[in-house]
Amino acid sequence: MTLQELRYVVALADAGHFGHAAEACFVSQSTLSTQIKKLEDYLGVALFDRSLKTVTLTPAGREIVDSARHIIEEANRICEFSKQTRDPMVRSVHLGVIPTLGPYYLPHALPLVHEQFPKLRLLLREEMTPHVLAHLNEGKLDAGLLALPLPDDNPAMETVPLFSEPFFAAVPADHPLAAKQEIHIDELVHAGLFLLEEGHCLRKQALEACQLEGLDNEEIRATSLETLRQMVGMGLGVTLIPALAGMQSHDVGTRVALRPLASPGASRIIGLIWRKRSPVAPTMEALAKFLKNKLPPGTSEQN
Amino acid sequence: MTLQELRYVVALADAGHFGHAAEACFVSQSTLSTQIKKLEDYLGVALFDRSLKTVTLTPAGREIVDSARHIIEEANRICEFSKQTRDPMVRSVHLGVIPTLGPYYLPHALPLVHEQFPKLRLLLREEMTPHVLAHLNEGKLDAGLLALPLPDDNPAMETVPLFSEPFFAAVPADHPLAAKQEIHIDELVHAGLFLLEEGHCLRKQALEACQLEGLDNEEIRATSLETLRQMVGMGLGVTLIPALAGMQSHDVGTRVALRPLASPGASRIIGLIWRKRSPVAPTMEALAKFLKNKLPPGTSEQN
DNA sequence: TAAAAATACTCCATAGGTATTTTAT
DNA sequence: ATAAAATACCTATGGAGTATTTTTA
Repeated sequence: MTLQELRYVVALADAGHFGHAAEACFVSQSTLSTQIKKLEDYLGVALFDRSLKTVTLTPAGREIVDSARHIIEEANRICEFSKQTRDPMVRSVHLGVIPTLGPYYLPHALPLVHEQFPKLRLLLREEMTPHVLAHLNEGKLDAGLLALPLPDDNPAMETVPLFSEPFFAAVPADHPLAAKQEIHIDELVHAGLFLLEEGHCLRKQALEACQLEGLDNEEIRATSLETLRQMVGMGLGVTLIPALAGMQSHDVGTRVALRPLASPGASRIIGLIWRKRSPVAPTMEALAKFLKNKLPPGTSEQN
Repeated sequence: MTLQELRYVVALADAGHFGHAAEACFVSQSTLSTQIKKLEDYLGVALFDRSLKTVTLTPAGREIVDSARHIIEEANRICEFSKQTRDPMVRSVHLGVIPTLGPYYLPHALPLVHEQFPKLRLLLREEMTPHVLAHLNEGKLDAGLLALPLPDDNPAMETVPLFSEPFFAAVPADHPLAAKQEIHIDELVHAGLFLLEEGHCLRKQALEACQLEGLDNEEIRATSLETLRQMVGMGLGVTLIPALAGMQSHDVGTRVALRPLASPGASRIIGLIWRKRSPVAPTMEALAKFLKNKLPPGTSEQN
């Protein structure tokens, strides 16, 4: 039994005439005749009564045409649905975002994305890098927005850098360092540098970016960038803050001063990641390309 | 899009594994792979996510597999229904029967038919020959049970004789003719032969069977065999009655005597008729064959 | 005679097979 | 190294065509 055969049967039931039905199906009369007969033979049931002036359905044929109509209707629904889904930018994407980036980058990025791809539903989830990677592997996430490079280079994953985000020194507003135009790493270390707790990739990135291997003050750590900033404001020490998070603190508090670092290239790379052969791949490629062209202020492009 | 492709998609959705799904469909893994891919290309939508350990449905795939399941279910219903309908003796047949035969033959035939073909539903309709033929042509009847030969020899119709039904003379019990073993036609005519009214084929058949061309007493006619018999019983004249109708009168009334006719072959042929290429043809052929082997008493076979 | 459906015959697209390569574990 | 899926290539079935015959009105 074929979908096509069923279409022919329905057409013939509607037309009551082999020639007209064939025309409606854009095939020759002979093709229609043959296919109808084939289906009748296959089913072992006469569907049409050809002995009357006009070709008529048998009682059995009536039943079967009813079913055939449902089938064809449902098949058309599949085609219709597919046509709507065909655009890679019309779909949902479960996106994991690291906490040191999401609150600062997404307010910039999401409106632009929504304007460009209105049918793209980004279902966001704020998670630290290892969880993003694990959930990606499990299929609980479709893609991740995080800092590169990643610890283990998974060949099944596609990673695309979006931009480079420099680190800034964050010092108390009344601290002597706040008077300088730019600050050296060792000045920060002397002033009591502390960072986020383990687990946040930001910690490692900051250390690497400044070519440090570790810190003395292992006791003082914060659990979020906001806490970190609060602690600096209270004069507990100094820290490194990524540019995007820093931008926002201008408005919020004046008790913390942000200064560029003297050391060049003290920055982290922000990128997208997804499973190479995942169905979201086309979506993510387009999204990455778009985002690379919409750098948030304070960042620079990265290939 | 093919039914087979949809079956493969459903199988793969269930198995989550190309090899296992292929096995379940009794095809090679390569065939399944190719066909799935073909459907995905046709729809322009990825149905499966092959980037995870176990092959998983995409959101779009889930929707489409749902529809595919319905389609396959309905297709199976068609096959199932056909399997039940395949037997030509499992169906309804609209059968037209002439009034001078139905009440006398069917009580004999129907129980036998029902015993042999329990699933055969004979939907009976008592009509005179011209109406049976007209309704056959219009498709309102599937077949007819009537007397042969027919006035116009329609080549689209198949007619099969079942048996030959002799005519009997019916005379009042106290009539002189009742004393004879068998009666000659001319004796009957002299005694005042009258018949059924026009419209009933029986009239013409009786005249032909007795090689008569007409009757004098055009005023006296009956509208049914029962009336006819009543009229004979009242001494209004004599008549011809077909054997099967006569058999029953033995029990009913004793005021009418039945006697065989001297003229040989004074009989009518009872047969079945249906449209040659109608779907009931196989049913009717089998039915005719069966009935020819179950002659009612008082009749003889006829080829 | 004309029109409709069935049939005969041909062609080529493709479902399905085997063998192999690529990819992931 | 193993297993799974994709790919390459081949074959044969059968869908669709044209031309013709059969059948019915």
